Amino acid sequence: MGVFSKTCEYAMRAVFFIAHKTAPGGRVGIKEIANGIDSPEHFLAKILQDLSRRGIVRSAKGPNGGFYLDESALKRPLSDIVEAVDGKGIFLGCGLGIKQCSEINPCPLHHEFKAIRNQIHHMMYKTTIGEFNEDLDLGITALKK
Amino acid sequence: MGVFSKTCEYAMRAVFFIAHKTAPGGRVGIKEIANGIDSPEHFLAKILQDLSRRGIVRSAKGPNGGFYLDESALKRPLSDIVEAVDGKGIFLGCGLGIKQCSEINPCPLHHEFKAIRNQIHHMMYKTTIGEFNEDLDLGITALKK
DNA sequence: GGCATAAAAGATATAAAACTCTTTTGTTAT
DNA sequence: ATAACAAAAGAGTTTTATATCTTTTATGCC
Repeated sequence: MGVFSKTCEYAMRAVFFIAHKTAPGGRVGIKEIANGIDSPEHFLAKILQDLSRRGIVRSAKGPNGGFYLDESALKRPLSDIVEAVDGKGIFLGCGLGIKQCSEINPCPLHHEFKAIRNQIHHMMYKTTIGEFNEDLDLGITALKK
Repeated sequence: MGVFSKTCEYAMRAVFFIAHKTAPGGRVGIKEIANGIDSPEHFLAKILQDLSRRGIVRSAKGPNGGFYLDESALKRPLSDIVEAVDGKGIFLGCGLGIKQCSEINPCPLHHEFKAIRNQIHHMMYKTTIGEFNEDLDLGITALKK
């Protein structure tokens, strides 16, 4: 398994995809998203329902409905998605899984891990949801094979 | 969930504990290890069986038996444990979970993630199993609450 | 209003990870 | 040899993550 849960990976890819597809306005349906990021449709639906409840994506039912983002969402940091799905654990937890690990009661890897956690957090925090649209447009980056 | 699986967290803590407890020689039993790192005994037994098969720890049955390390194990990098338990995925996989993500077909986070993966790998590779014995002795670091 | 569309919600299924219990095998000491 | 010890191995169970299917609700269009 990777750094994030599968759910979180799908979530990030889906939000990137929505940002990309609806950049000019409009909405994009669950089928197109699932296909565009190569994820199971119904499972992704659940994930997006959750992100919608948490205000990270927006949705509209009915004809011409689908998912989209509001202006401010494009400027949000990626860490908002990670925290919504996987929680803050990845940015805060002990590398050895010790609950009471802290500055005053550190595990052997505490300081080394802190540096890594901080780097992950910093990277996810400085990166915004909308900043990859251009590269995706140009085909420089991809969200599936 | 953290960066590593629970299995891997227990494995690392257990190996640290064995290194620490058997530093002067001798062996340490599964009950004492499980207690010392606050992990479920039978589950840890399975993990150590596996580490033993892979040559990371050694074991002896019967009276005065238990787990121990050979000399060379103390100089091994921590990454050996991680790879044995969780595989190399954590050091190599795509942050967004895209199978075909690579230098020539990168995901949006590819380059940022590469830096992080490399840092994790570097940290785990430069760190040896035996290097924390002194701090554990002095009570500066801990393997459970 | 009635119909088509599309997400939300609910219920269920499958797989993997985490954990437990019991039996077997090998070792040591008497 | 046999009794006690301790890990190895085998066979579960429970929990969590992942995935699927069905029904309901909201919306737009005619």
